Amino acid sequence: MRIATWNVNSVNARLETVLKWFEQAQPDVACLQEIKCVDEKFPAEAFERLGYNVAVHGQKTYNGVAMLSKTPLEDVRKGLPGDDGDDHARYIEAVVSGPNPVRVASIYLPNGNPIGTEKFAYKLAWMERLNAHARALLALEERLVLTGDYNVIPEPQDADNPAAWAGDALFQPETRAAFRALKYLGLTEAYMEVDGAPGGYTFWDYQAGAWQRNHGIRIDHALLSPQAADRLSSVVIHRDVRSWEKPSDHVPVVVELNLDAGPA
DNA sequence: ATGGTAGACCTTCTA
Repeated sequence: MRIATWNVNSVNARLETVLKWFEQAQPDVACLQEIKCVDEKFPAEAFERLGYNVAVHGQKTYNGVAMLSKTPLEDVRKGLPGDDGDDHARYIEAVVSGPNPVRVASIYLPNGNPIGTEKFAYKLAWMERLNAHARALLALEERLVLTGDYNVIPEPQDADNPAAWAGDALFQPETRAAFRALKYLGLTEAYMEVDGAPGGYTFWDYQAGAWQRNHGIRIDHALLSPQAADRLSSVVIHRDVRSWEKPSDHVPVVVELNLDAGPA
């Protein structure tokens, strides 16, 4: 089962590019972030034509997440628990049905810039809520994949020029510690497990020729429960998509699980 | 040291 994550930076502005990638990569499940539209404006029919079931948690102008799956999505949860006053659409979770079901979440973690403001406090609070929810999900002992745009540079080798990110919310000690705390719950970071090579970036800014100079960072991640990590076979960053016409500033990351390998 | 781009949408905000 191929499970993709991709921050598309507006699904409607990017639709042609996104559909082209879907036809090439044929993901079984795809988690999209920054769809930048309300549910009614999500181009569901275009994905349904490709054989996908659609679940959307949208928002006007900003944020918005979606999940697409070849098999029906069950037990859909919209919004991260823990703060009823949080109206950002940054989390959607569902069980991908089938003989070997997998619970999957599409995550758009707050950016948090600039540091020292309420935006950074919101980021850290959101990460604490994600930690609490992940704890609850891990107690289910299911195959679980928490994937998306984490807006976290975990380690210096995950940036082309770490010094340039020293004052950025994505690379603050508190941010990195909160990401490690998630992993300490018992989640496995897929990329580090099967590749882990420095320079595996997933984002290049639109500005200042970041792509041309390979000024990238690795901020799109997949965290796996033990039951899912046990089935992990590959992680592929679709780097070339950044060189396509009218690209997103993020590229897709695809995690493959071998669900038919034996008793689970 | 600064500014550079992209998207939604109404004018500036977010990233």
